[in-house]
Amino acid sequence: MPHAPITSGDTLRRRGLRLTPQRQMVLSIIENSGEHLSAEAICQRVQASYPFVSLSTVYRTVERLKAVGLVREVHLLGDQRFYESAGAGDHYHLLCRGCGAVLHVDAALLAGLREQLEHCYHFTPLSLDLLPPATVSSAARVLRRANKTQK
Amino acid sequence: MPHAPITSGDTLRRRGLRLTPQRQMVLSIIENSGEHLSAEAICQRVQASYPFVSLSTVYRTVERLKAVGLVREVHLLGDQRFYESAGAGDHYHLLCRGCGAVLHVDAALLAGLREQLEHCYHFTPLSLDLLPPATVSSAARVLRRANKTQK
DNA sequence: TTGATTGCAAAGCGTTTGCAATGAG
DNA sequence: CTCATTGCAAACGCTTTGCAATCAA
Repeated sequence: MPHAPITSGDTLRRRGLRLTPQRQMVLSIIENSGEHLSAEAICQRVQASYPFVSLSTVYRTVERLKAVGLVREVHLLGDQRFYESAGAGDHYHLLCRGCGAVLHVDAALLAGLREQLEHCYHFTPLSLDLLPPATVSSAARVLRRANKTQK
Repeated sequence: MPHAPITSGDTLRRRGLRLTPQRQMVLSIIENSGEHLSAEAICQRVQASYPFVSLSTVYRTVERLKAVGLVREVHLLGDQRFYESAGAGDHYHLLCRGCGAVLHVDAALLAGLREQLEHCYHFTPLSLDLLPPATVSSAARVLRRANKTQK
């Protein structure tokens, strides 16, 4: 057990999850990365200090962490899923489809819109598509390949 | 050539695309369905009146139709891609993650938000994530299975 | 001890692609 | 005739799953 995970064991145990090193490491990586990580990325980062993790475990783990509210799943560009700490506070993602950059916007800015939607449509938005997605999937493919080759 | 496609051949020819029955049918199906269709769904509907279409042709065709601006790709629930006519006018999608229902909202309602984002962040939004996606992927899986079994 | 968790390898799903055959121009 | 387009089957990338081994409690 090389690095001691930063997240306290209680955080996991308190939510009814057994305390395995894999779980602690996965959670720790997600919580200490300010960014959005793919399952692959999580797996690699965990393995860097604790090699005994498989990709399937990462998938199963993020699923459980999502279920207990410690982690959020984010759909950014394309079909791949990304994960971030649920403790990061309410914010929205501004994603540049050209270069893949992600900005965070405070929730306050969109409070007005939420009210309008709720008022006019009785609808509480979770996610909404704001314009014709032009070349999303091709951009995503380009990005994916770029990520592949650069490592 | 069973059913005459509603879309005029010129629409395609004018954009530099060869006029094949497959293409006409795919476009016709998309334009005459008010809803969002998956590649699978498009393929099935086309085959209902014109059996000589393969799924790969549907994928290649929607890609081209997107490229020439006749069709939009929409990311709704989960990882599957859906397609709608680009002639449907500017609108946004309100998606119920519980039941999969989709509402259309006129673009005007969100004009203010776009201005704000552009002003505060120099950002022109195409798509944005409005809240922790809770159980998106599991809901998507449920829906996908429901679609499978119902046919 | 016992059931939750893991790793592996295989399967699954939607999408893409190589290639030879077809058909629009 | 010529090159775009097609169908098929295989490949792909990400995610899920079955199963036996392991390990937290």
